[in-house]
Amino acid sequence: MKNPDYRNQYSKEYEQVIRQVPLFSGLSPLDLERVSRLVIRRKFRKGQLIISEGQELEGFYIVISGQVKVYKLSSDGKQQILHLVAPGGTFAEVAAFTKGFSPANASAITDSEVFFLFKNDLIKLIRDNPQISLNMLASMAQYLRHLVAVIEELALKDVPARLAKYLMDLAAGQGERSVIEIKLVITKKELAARLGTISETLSRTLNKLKSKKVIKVAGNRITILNKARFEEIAAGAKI
Amino acid sequence: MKNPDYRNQYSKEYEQVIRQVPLFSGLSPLDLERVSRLVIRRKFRKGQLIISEGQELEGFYIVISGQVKVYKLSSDGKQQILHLVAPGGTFAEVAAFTKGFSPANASAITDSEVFFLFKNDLIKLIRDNPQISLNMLASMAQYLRHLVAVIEELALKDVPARLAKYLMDLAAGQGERSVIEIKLVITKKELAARLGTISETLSRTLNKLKSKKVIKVAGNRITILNKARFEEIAAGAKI
DNA sequence: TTCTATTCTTGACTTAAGTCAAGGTGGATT
DNA sequence: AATCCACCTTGACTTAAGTCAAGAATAGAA
Repeated sequence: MKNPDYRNQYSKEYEQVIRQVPLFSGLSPLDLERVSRLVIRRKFRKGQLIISEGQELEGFYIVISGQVKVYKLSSDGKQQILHLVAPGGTFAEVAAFTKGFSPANASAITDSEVFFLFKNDLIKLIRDNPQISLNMLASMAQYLRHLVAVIEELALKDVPARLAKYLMDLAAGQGERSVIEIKLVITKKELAARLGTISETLSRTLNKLKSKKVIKVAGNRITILNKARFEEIAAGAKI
Repeated sequence: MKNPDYRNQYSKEYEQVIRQVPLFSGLSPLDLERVSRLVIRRKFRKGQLIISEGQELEGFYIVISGQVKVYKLSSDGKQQILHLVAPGGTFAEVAAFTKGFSPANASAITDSEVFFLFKNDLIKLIRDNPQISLNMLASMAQYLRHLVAVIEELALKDVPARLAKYLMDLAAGQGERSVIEIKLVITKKELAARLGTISETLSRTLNKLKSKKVIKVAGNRITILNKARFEEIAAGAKI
């Protein structure tokens, strides 16, 4: 991996991918090439651990394909997912800018491909190119917003509201129809962990919504039948 | 406030203050002066609202004196404090790097003095001086760590553990003694809101710890009598 | 296809924490 | 010193969500 020739061999292909990553948007072709020569490609199989909490990190990751979860574990094994990272997204940025250890675990939910960028290389990039630092700041600010939303959900909303909000966010990409079908790309157990609950409670909540004809559930496909009502529930209305 | 002469009048004094702010550490005297000419001083009285959720912001704040809380409110009025900002700390950084609205409220817990920096000025500073962007990234990464810790507490710890962890963090500045006295600078109602609970539950929890001789409570002064036990509780042990 | 192993669901029960209501305490203000 | 008001505490009760255990459904592997 440390052989520069090996990296160069792939740089053209990498450049095409890196061009798509929001973090590197607005960069000149020259800078894109520079970045693409610095990243290292790594592959992880479904379920494989990428980062474990407390580990010291030398850089951060960009997801190229697949799906990665960033999560905490409690002393008795309960899992809280902080972030589901899709292609184009980054994780472990925190490690790149503060000394110290990773605050969370990360693992591949599906077979995944990631790019790794060393923090020293990133810092050099930033020193030479303020645009990258502004992108990075915007990306971190976006992630901050996300974490604030997670805190709001955990502290101020009940499970039905969290579920409804999560599904509404997923549905947001699908336009303005009133009946919306959503396909979960994670297991219900993982969805429960993302919502700060357990699978039994999620199951019961889905059931309650189903019996009120607000949604329809068939395996991993959930159909929102009554969007208006669903929005009320996301905002805190009782089922 | 927009009269440059007015700003200049204070710049020497401001410079002394800004030198102390971690965000601006490592800057040259020239840059420190430049920053000090850009900030605007604002004062807020105890309880006064500084930012309200949804508001559009033109920049971010640095606390100079006093104490500021950043918090969310639920539809039925419950409050969750995200961040207590002490002098030298910043808030609303998110607004400086993403378009859109403030994700939370901020208000002064005590009479407070803050500096305000316009985002356009900050972006100019960053373009000219990568050190500021690295400081800013480090500051945001630090805040991310904090929010991750808050999520961990809310999702994976019970109220006694959250309380113990909070107090241990406060005590961290006080060296290695086994009996530590802590003076709360916020009300117990606010402490409850920070811990994601309500004052009744906090009251009962303090009582339980008191009756087990782990702590002593006298008004806003809490004494940790059994640090070892307290650490176990913070890590999840039952009281 | 059959077998196996997760994942998911359901029921009965427990529990931590919230709600509601009443009373106590202490600091600020006149 | 008396009054006020917000803060805090305590008790009785409710409730949302977790635990435990058993069975059903589903997806992967052989």
